Amino acid sequence: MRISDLVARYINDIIDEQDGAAEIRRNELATTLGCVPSQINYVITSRFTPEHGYIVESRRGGGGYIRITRINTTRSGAIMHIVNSIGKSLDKAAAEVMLNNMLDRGMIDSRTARLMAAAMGERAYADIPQHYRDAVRAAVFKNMLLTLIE
Amino acid sequence: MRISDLVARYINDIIDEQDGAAEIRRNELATTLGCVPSQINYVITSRFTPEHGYIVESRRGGGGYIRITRINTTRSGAIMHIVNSIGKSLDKAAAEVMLNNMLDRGMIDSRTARLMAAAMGERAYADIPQHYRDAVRAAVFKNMLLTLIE
DNA sequence: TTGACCTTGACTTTCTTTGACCAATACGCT
DNA sequence: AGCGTATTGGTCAAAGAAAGTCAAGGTCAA
Repeated sequence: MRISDLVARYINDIIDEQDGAAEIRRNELATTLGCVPSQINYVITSRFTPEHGYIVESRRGGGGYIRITRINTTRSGAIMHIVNSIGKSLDKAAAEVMLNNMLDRGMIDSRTARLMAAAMGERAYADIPQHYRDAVRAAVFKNMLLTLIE
Repeated sequence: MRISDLVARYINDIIDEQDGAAEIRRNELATTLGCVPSQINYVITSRFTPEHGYIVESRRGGGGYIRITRINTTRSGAIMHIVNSIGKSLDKAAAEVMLNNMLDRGMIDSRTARLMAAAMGERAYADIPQHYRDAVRAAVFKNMLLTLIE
């Protein structure tokens, strides 16, 4: 495994955990991952460019940092908003309204919409008691939505 | 026996073993088979072309590789096969094995795999009684798989 | 014997790793 | 405030590690 991939993955993990932005300290990270500090710069310039959808800010000196932000904010934010709007329960019709909405807003493509709709379909929940269905549906839907935040 | 045939057979064996894709390192393979590295390129360009049903990706530099993937012409058939192999119940681990398998075989992309895996996650089923979980999971999984048949 | 296919190696291109040196910032001391 | 120093991150070029290309020559069956 390449060191650069390790670094990239590490940074990505932090970004995922922290809602779209990672703030690292170059030397510390280099030490943690056992590489030379400039390796961090290499990874950033080769994989966290604006073309790849990131903005990078940094600061030198004491308390310096490198902050990498994913510029998916509109989409991610919108998805998070939807996730948060879903309570403990979700019926099939409501899920479909949301999916259509997302499709209209270009947040997902039609294949993804179809896939997710399939996971919401009545047939999938036919074998469990009524009162569980909408709760599971809500949980499945949220889980899926969260993977769309990339 | 020609060297090129050896190389081709070697690669094919790996593809067979690994469900449709082989990732090799050119120099290493050349050494193993006792040929010159560019021989590998020759074999790939003459026998693992798109016309022959393969996709080849590669990367130079440290940690480089060549990945050869057999195009699955009977994707729908393969999916149906999987659908039929799923019974009334499916646990998370089994679902993930299947998804990884499909990913390896190029039947789905990683985004789709992630999305489907999310719908299989334990968290989604935490609020319903144990004995229902794997049944719903199986049903959801099948429903989703069916949308992949186009 | 000739044309298609195979083999080889020199040279090129791309990506990664490392280290020496540079630049900015904070902090403490006068 | 001004200065010196410690603490960070930034740059760049060289070396290393793969894979790609190409052309020259070899082999073999029709």
